[in-house]
Amino acid sequence: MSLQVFNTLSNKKEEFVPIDGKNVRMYACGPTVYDSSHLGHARMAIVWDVIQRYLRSVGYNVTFVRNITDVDDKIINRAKELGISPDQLARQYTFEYWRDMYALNVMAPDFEPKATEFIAPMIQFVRELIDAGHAYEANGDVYFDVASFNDYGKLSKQNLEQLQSGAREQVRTQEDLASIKKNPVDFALWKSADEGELGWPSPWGYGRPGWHLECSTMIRTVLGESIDIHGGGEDLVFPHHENEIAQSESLFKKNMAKYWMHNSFVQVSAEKMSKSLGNFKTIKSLLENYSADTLRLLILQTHYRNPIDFTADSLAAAKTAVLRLVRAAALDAELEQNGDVPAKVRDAIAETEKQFSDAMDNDFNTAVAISALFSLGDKVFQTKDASEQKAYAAALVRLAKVLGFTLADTRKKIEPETAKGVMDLVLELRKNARENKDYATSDLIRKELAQLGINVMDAPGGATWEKA
RNA sequence: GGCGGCAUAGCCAAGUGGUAAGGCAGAGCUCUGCAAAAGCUCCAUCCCCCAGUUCAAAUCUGGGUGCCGCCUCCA
Repeated sequence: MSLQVFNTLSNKKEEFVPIDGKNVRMYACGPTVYDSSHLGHARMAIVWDVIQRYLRSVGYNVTFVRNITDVDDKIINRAKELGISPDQLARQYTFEYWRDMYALNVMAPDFEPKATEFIAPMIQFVRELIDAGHAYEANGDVYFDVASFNDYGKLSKQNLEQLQSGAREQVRTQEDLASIKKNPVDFALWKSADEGELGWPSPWGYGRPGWHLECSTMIRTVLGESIDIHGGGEDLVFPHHENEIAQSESLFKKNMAKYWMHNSFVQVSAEKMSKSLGNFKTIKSLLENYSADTLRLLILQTHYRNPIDFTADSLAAAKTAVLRLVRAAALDAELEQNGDVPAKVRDAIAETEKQFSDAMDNDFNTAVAISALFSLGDKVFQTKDASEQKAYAAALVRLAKVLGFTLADTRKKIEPETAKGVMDLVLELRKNARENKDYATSDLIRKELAQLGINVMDAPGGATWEKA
């Protein structure tokens, strides 16, 4: 079965055929770095991580670009609140984002452009749009002339009339803009800024680039005028991606992306998890109690285009489930392979691998792919023969890796608090031995502990210990 | 108002024309000094409701009901 992907543009699954043979160019809209990332951002990152991992695993040469938006009103406002500069704030949250991504075992993108590094190409892009008659300057701002682009609305399935009637309602709150723009749906390519505010000089005066512009510009610069996959969260369909299409396609006269893919949201109590609603769990806080694998399983057990309703129960369920996979996978490292793997085992593995790839080929059906992982886990424990167990466990690890699971065995890693409890217990047992005049045992305990690098010191008030 | 999506067991969640994957929770048994792990077995006559198409529908069509997202920053 060939790979099928759901294309937002056509609203149906299509066979995946890259523009350039085995080379796949993909771009995902990354974060605006003005605050900590939450589970919703983790979902987006993990979904795209899995997509690119799978494409690589089936032999594509993937170039994956994920940008960082570090110029934005939200950044500026937040920085003002905190009394620091916007670029300082952006850098701080960029670092935090990287830390979160690393902790989640999300692969680094091949390129990670930042908006601030693309000011000059963005200005150039705007200039070209003006020259081509698709944009106009007004009071130091530059707007995209939506009416000049016939395909406007093709991604979000809206037509211009509908948007205009909708836009008129909102325009009441921004009447100053209504007088400047030719059309209420026209969007800013360049926004003038006051001196002292974050901004750059441009042919139209001091100002900042519009949000949509950076992605069009980065894609053009880094990947080219037409790419294979462009994606992001479903809320980006309109207006963000629609506007990117308008910018890029009106200028280049070719499809910006062949496949548009959008992931659904994480909800809390059937409501969207978002920064504006304040009902979010940060990645950082979740990772304090749950492993990266647990969060990944929670996310990938739901198909990427369906919403996930986040609950404490589902998180706990994922944690238990991961533990089972970890136990099975651990046997890969623990066991030895003796001789050839029997044909029936090889066949069983091949069959499961086929189930896995069939599921992934079906628009990245990770939920079904994961069931293949559990099926391998079952086989590991159902088999008595160590060599066969090893073969199944190795297959499990291999497939799990395609989905980005580490299956890291942390079962023996104990926290300092727990270690302290264990030492208390050991010293209690030693104390009992001493009280029974069983000095052989008490001396043995002290000697063994010393070899482990722990010194036990008897004192009138009882024994204490410290790391040597 | 416009556009789009969702409704499957106690919970999470696949399936989208051929007779209900998987995970969690639960029950029984095996193993076992106890416990945990592991194994075996069981756990939706039925997929929001109604009507229709079909030999056959959770899956298609029409009509309801409920919920959600986008149209304004948002992954």
